[in-house]
Amino acid sequence: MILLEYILLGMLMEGTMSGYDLKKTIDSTVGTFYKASYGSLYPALKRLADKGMVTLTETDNSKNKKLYTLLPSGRIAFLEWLSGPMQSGRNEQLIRIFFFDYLDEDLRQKRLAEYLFKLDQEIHMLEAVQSVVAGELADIENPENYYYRVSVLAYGLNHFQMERQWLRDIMERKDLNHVKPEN
Amino acid sequence: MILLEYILLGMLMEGTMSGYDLKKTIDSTVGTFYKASYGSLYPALKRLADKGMVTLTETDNSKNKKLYTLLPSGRIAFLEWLSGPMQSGRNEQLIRIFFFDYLDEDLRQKRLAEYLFKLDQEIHMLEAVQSVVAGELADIENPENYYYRVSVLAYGLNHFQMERQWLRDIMERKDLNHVKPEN
DNA sequence: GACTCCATGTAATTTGTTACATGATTGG
DNA sequence: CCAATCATGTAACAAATTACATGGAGTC
Repeated sequence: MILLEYILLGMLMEGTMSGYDLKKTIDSTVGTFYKASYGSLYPALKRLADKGMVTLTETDNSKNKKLYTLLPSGRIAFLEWLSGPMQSGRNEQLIRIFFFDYLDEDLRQKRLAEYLFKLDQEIHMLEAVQSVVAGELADIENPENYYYRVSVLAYGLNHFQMERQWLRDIMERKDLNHVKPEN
Repeated sequence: MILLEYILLGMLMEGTMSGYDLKKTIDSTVGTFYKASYGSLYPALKRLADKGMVTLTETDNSKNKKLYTLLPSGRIAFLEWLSGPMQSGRNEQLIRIFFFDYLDEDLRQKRLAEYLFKLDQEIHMLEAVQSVVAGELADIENPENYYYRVSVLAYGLNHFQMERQWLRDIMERKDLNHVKPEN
């Protein structure tokens, strides 16, 4: 089971969809972190069907459109993946959080706390690196020749700090609607 | 020529290194955005050697250590890649900026401005999506059941805004050393 | 009639990961 | 002497991208 398969199962939790619609849904939700091409999506759907996790219904309205529906086995596999500990790649965590509305509050808070812990570790590591680099730069004659190298370190730190703040906000279930629909 | 090959050439701009040291250097600099495993690194170095972009020198100090040195052809290929327009994957941009100390100021500002433009576009798109979603949420009975889905949208926006601020800072060549080595 | 969107899929090629295999050197 | 780090590489496997191939439906 690869990540895409879990994403497909998760999207099908909302209801029956075609492969085409699944791609559009993925693009418009987690598209910023995850790209799904048809070349990977259709084979993944086929694998899920082979495993008995989804059924496909051929619609007879003159197109060869196929609708995919989640089966109990697929639902179980999805929820098991969703409940698992924070461990895998960065993007996978984000995608899992996207589906956290399906997870109960206890486990949710536990997983988010684990993530926060990991983030703190990474921030401390990067701060240590930055500290070392700052020391090295002080010793050389032309530190301005390393401006962009150093800036990329700063980028990493900014990124993790942003992520940390965001995590803290959602752990408190803060209101995210600072956005007013333009009038 | 794949991304890793350009990264290797770029790292060799600083001087001769072994494959092992190249991996360590990559991990400790652009490691946050790019992972290089030996299974991809050594074959990449071999390809670069076959293309005549690097030479390998066997050191005879009783190890089978090999040192790689950048050749003029490799330097040209690297600088050409570095000069190219902003187009490819997100991470590739960041890695290029890491090497921007090797680019002249005119081209540098041009590329950074292109990147900023692209970022603004993405921010506008995400804001539009968020606006649509906010409207949809207002119409449904239980909007709190979509909290995490919405939070991931907010994450994307936060990310791009952070990136935008960072870009503006380095375009002005602001001082990035807000960091004091701990005392 | 042309263009865009809907809709599905395959195949070649490229690419990367993982595990394996080997062995020297250094520091405690 | 034992563990960690240095050091290089291959092979099997898994995976994704890209291009290709096809065709219906709606709309300007």
